[in-house]
Amino acid sequence: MDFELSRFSPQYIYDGRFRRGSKTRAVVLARAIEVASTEGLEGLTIGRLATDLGMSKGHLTVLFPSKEALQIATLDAAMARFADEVVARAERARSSRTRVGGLCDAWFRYVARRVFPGGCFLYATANEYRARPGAIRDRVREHRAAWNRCLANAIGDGQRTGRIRRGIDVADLVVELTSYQAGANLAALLGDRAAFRRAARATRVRLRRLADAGATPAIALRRR
Amino acid sequence: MDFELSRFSPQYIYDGRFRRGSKTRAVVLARAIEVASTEGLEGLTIGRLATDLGMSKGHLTVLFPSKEALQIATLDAAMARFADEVVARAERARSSRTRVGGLCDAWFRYVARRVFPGGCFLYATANEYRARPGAIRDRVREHRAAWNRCLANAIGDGQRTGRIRRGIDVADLVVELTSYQAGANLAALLGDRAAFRRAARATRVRLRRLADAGATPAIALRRR
DNA sequence: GGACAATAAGGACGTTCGTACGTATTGTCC
DNA sequence: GGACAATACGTACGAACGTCCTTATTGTCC
Repeated sequence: MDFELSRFSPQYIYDGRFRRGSKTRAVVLARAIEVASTEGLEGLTIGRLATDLGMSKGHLTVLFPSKEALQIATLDAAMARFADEVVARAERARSSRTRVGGLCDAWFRYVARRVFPGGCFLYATANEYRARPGAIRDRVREHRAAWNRCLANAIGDGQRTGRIRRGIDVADLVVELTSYQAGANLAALLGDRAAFRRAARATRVRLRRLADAGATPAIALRRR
Repeated sequence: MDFELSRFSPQYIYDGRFRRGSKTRAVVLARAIEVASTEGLEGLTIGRLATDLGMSKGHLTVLFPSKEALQIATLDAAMARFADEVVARAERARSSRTRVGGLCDAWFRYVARRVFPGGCFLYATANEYRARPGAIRDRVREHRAAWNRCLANAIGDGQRTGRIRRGIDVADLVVELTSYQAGANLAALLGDRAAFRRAARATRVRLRRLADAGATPAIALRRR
């Protein structure tokens, strides 16, 4: 899969260090994702998590040595889910004419489906830690960079196969697409469905125009 | 000024109710904005605010009856500042050929200047409360709606004066512009200056295209 | 089967949270 | 100038925070 950070999933980080695989950690993280999605990684508390799961608070500090470790593990687990629900799905579906279009489609569906109750986990945490230096912010930036690279690679593929015009600036396009996502995520969660649909449409229009004007897509060649 | 919510500033809300005008409240809110900009309105605590300002904690609870009241007052104060630093400045500068262009220019400068250390206060709080129902979220939505309307009105003006093509969907354009802002805000705060510049450029390109293709701008008429 | 480490629970720690209460002091209006 | 309300401080409260410690129990490897 073209989303490198998924191998940094908590299963990799933690379970590689211990002999006995931990389903408990997975259970904890599943709940942690649920909470952090709406309350933020900072709103995630060990005490609440313990009572929610009927666990002792002390045990949680053993599973995750510090709160920051828990937060990063939660972020990683959520992004592993992201890789499944967006990148892998787009790869399977192949609904769109271009790979980047499929990725964007999958992203909008992932938000509409409310895979996470608080919308896109990446945009949520990116906003939460945008101005708070530290390990979590660094990690968020890595995930963000991975998603940007994922889109850029897909665009590059389209250019190689001739479905996307070669002249365009890939980085510009990535910024535009991720901006529509940032706007759409906010709109969806604030209950502005119209704005969400408009952002999704703007994405499709933007990508279609790239193909029509100057590119030599397979479908156009066939029609001649 | 074309930004209706500025009259809901804390001066209006609080000082209208009391005989003695409170400069102390203004001092408190100035610091509260500073803190909440990076830590979030939820990260704002009365205890920290009191020690920062050399005040008693008890007194703060008199100035603002509850924490939520303090949070909303802080949001309103920040948005009053937003009205000054973006809307009013754009009105004075008249740098761009269209009013909406001036507003967007002013917005990008406002983020680049770091009027608030945590970037645009509106996008920050909108993201923070996107999934937390309550009075604060309702307030955020009002401010967001005001900003959207402000942009929409400016676009409408451009259409009336012939500087912006009449055929375009105003709501679509507003979504695109605010999306670029959401993306740019995130990029700027995460240290991705290139992405910030690209979003600013995308905004200008988008607006220029609207004028060139089909509109009959004054400058074009003069050249004939 | 003995050694060892992960799993699990529970309690105590010092701190900070938001709120409430009591008591002065200050400023303004009649 | 007396009444009243806003201003200001200090203390105390219960709850929740993250962390640390001790104590069993369970599972796995040599």
